[in-house]
Amino acid sequence: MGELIAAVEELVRYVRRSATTGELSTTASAVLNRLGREGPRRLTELARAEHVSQPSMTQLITRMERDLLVTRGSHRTDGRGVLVEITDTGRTMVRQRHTERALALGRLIEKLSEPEQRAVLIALPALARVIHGP
Amino acid sequence: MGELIAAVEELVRYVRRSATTGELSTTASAVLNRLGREGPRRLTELARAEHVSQPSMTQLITRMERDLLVTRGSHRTDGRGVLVEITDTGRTMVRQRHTERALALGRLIEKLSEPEQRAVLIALPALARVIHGP
DNA sequence: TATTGTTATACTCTATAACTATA
DNA sequence: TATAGTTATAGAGTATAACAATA
Repeated sequence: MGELIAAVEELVRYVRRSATTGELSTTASAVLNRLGREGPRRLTELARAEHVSQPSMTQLITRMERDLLVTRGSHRTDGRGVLVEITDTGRTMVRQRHTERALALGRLIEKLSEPEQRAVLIALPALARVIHGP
Repeated sequence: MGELIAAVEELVRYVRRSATTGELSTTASAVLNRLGREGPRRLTELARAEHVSQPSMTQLITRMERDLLVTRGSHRTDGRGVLVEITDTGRTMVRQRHTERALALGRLIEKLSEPEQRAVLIALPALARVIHGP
């Protein structure tokens, strides 16, 4: 088990270093992916979904707006609300980072033996499933 | 490949949340593990090994010293040098965090089918090997 | 009164530049 | 002159508490 933990940590560090475009933080990256995938979202929704406080999300969105990755719009029916939307610049960055990660993981996988590659294709999706799943 | 990337990201986020004792940062945790494994090390060595700047390591060690996790000692032969050493408190924290991660990963793995478990035991060490590898 | 979002403040973690002390 | 380490300063990212505006 000790060896497995070490392996996971290696993998974590490797992945964290592989997507460098835009130098987005983990949370910023997750927010941008979410906005690209699900469309405009309220600030509070984003804070809850990414497990950060509302003020933290306010500040993150302020920085991301300054960097032209997202825009703040007003909510149609709730005067208190803010709708955060991804920009074209943001979409481009999401695509670039996705490509970078895919390349990095691809380079890793092609160094493995055939049986190891098959094991990876089974192991990683299975782990993701049980992390998410009930 | 898209699914694999998503899987790795799930795993990364899961692991990052699993070891909570002491609320150590990634770098602090890596430094503490290293000092426990390899014995006292110079500040510059630690900075290089963890890919952070020397001033960042100075500040991290200052905070860790304040929290009684490490001590600063002087180098025997080099008057400029500092030797950082883990304390008993630090060792205890390393053990606790290791146990937490092992439990978290164990809980995950026991939800997998037998073939999936075998795949994980092959895939993760293989990935770690090629990340490190030549 | 409850919710949404912002502002104020503080701490961690990171960096670069400038400095001190020793080799 | 080069290396080891610290200090000064700044910015990202996080939190809690206090606040304003709207529901």
